[in-house]
Amino acid sequence: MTDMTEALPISTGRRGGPPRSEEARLAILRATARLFLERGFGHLSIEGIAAEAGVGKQTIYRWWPGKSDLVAEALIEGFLMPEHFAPSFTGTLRDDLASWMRIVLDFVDDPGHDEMLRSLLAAGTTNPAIGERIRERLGADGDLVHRLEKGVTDGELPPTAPISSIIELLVGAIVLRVFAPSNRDDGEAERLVDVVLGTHTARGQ
Amino acid sequence: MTDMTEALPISTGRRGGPPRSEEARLAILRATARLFLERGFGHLSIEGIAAEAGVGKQTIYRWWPGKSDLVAEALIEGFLMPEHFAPSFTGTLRDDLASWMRIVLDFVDDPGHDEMLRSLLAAGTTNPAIGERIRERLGADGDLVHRLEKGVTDGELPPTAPISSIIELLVGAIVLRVFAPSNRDDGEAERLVDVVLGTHTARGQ
Amino acid sequence: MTDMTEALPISTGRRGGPPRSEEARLAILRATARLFLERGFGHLSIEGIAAEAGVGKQTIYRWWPGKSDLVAEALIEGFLMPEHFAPSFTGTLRDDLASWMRIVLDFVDDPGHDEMLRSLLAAGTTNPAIGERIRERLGADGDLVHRLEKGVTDGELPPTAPISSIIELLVGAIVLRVFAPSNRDDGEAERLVDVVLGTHTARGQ
Amino acid sequence: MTDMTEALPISTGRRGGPPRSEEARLAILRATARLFLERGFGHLSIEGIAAEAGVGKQTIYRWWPGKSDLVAEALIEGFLMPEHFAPSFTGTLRDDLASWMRIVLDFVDDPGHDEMLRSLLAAGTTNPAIGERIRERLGADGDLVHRLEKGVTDGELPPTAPISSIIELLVGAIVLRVFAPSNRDDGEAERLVDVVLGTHTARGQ
DNA sequence: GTGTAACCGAGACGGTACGTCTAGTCTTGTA
DNA sequence: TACAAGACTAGACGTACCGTCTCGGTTACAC
Repeated sequence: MTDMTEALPISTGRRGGPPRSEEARLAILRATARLFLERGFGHLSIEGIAAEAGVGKQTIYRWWPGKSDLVAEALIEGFLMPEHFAPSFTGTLRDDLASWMRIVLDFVDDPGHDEMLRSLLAAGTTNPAIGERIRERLGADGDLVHRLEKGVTDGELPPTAPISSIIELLVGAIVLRVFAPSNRDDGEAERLVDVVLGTHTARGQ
Repeated sequence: MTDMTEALPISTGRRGGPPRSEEARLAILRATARLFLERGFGHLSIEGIAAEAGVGKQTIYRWWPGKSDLVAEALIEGFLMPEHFAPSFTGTLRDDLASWMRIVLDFVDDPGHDEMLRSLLAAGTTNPAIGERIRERLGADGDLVHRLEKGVTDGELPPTAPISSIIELLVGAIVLRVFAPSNRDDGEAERLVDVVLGTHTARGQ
Repeated sequence: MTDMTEALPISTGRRGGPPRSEEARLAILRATARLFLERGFGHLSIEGIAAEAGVGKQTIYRWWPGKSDLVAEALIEGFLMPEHFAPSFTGTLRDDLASWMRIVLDFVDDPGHDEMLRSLLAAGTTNPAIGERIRERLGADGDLVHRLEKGVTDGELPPTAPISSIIELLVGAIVLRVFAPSNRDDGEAERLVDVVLGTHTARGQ
Repeated sequence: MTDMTEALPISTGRRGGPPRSEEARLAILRATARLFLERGFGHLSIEGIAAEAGVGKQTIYRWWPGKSDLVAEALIEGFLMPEHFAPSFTGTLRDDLASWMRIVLDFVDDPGHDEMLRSLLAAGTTNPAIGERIRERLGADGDLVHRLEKGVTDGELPPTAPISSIIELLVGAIVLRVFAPSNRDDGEAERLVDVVLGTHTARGQ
């Protein structure tokens, strides 16, 4: 049917028909973000997104399997929680980590973010990509690892320190705080960091 | 909350008519548990529960505000996750905590529990009572505190140790593991405990 | 489950729950009629009927299998084509039949009825009840038979006259006229009647 | 319709580009016929036809206004109901007509044809061309007229006989039979013919 | 030859409606 | 009054098609 002798565009996605509309894609993600922030994941509906975006429902179903995938992509594209938290490399390990933790906890404890974060968690129970994206936004996958590794080379942490476990504990404490809000006093960020670094005994707590 | 004085003939909380049917209540909770475990929180419906329990929908709406409350009560009554995890008091703090953590992590990592736990998390994002109940089941509210306090009196932990923060970190790591499964190698339980106790440097990790 | 020893309310339709709402039923049929007349059978939608009637879609699907059944019932209830055509018994058979036919043909040929009648035919291809109802409205099932039988007793028709075939031919000609409009000159009604009565040769056509 | 004057350089029907693909046209009509016979007019879809024919939807919309037109053309091309019924000219008018009617009624009463004929009727309520085509297939436009005219010249019918009305009645009875199936006994064909020819009294009915 | 115009298959688009499912409320009859 | 049953309005679900538009590619005629 088609000429086999020429260059053969190896594995081109083109299969006939017009290309996917980027305009529609962005309108959908924007609508998703807007409604998610406004009403939460539980009251998010494909129907509502389609209407808000001025798009047919099929255009959504054509490209996304379900609403949690929409949320995941909106998150990736930065329509949801554009913040990115990274520890600084300017002070001691303990101080850099503590100030990072303080910023994250301030964000998480902000009542204005509560609904959104709980909704994100709800969406995440369905879609692993959302969990990954949240970790990434918290800096847990890159910057945090780097900072801790620098702590090792700087001699602030023993070479045997289980870096990923430390991160797991810190991120876990953050997520738990969204899931089941606990004590919110001012020193909590430092306290958590001190526990995982073993520096609390040295301090006058 | 209702009627503390008994036997008051006039204007009591008792308002005439038959008392609440315990039979119906239990049938509803049992049906909730069965459908929750079978299909997950996302596919749980009041309609389905009523049908499964052989009960009118109104009987459910009369006593519970929403489905997450049903799940919370089913959890409390032990129809869901009857397990209760408590650390032992028989060895060193580090060992008691590590074996507790190992048992919890084994439970959490069991693929057969994954759906249920994620569903529980999803339900928890809506209803704080569920989060509290999960903490309680993990022993985080009582036994764990006691074990750590004993660690202080035993001199295994300094008096200044921030017990609640330590628990926050451990429980957080557990919840995070449900939310976003990470590395599942065998030493993780010990490693996490060692980090929060500051005992990891002493060990040959 | 239920006590089999007592009176047993033999086959009572009542199975608990409120009785069917007559109000909703009539609102639905009225809406069906209105939209049918306005837009025709092809553009009739359950969704539109529900909206027009101020009713949930499920209430329609609960009681009617499809839209042609709605149309059939609207027809039965007289919301559609309330006219009823019956031949008179006052003149000769030929004259009574001819004037009946003239009235029917005038109705059928009225451009204002064309859409409705074609739509009725379309609905009838799906649902036999509609065809029956149309025959009934044309008087084909009762009055016409009676008039022809009177023709036999009056000696205007031989006792062997195949009455039902005569009616079949007349009704067929009417239906065909809706389906595929043909010549509409003034004498057609008489001509058709004369043919089936064998009276045309006697006339100066 | 196209190009009346030849050789006109400007504003000819030909406007450049390849001629219409006969292959595509036939594939479409064949697919239309297949799906029409398989699923009926109500479940016929342009989308389905395009897929079945291996053709783009636009190729259909380019040449046909709607699906009833596709059905009409499929009917014309003989993909649907290829039968053609014509009365013979070999016996008396009454016998030729009766045997024609018997054949037509056998065809119409065949349960295997019922769905198709009702679908054809449904399509016909939308598109007059279909009605015309059905008449033509029944022989109602040509052969039947000729046979009746021969009956006049043979003296079997008076010169005043309203031939088109007779045909109207016969065809009407046939169509009515599809629309609302009635008695199907064996003598019906003869009886109908006898009524319109006025020959029934002469017979021992 | 090289445009230009219309053809073709493919399929994305904004929509409408489908028939199903569930939410939460209301209305029966029975105990 | 609680209960089982179930009808009610409301509206989201995911699917099927509608008719239009847009690709990339392919003919045919006109220059």
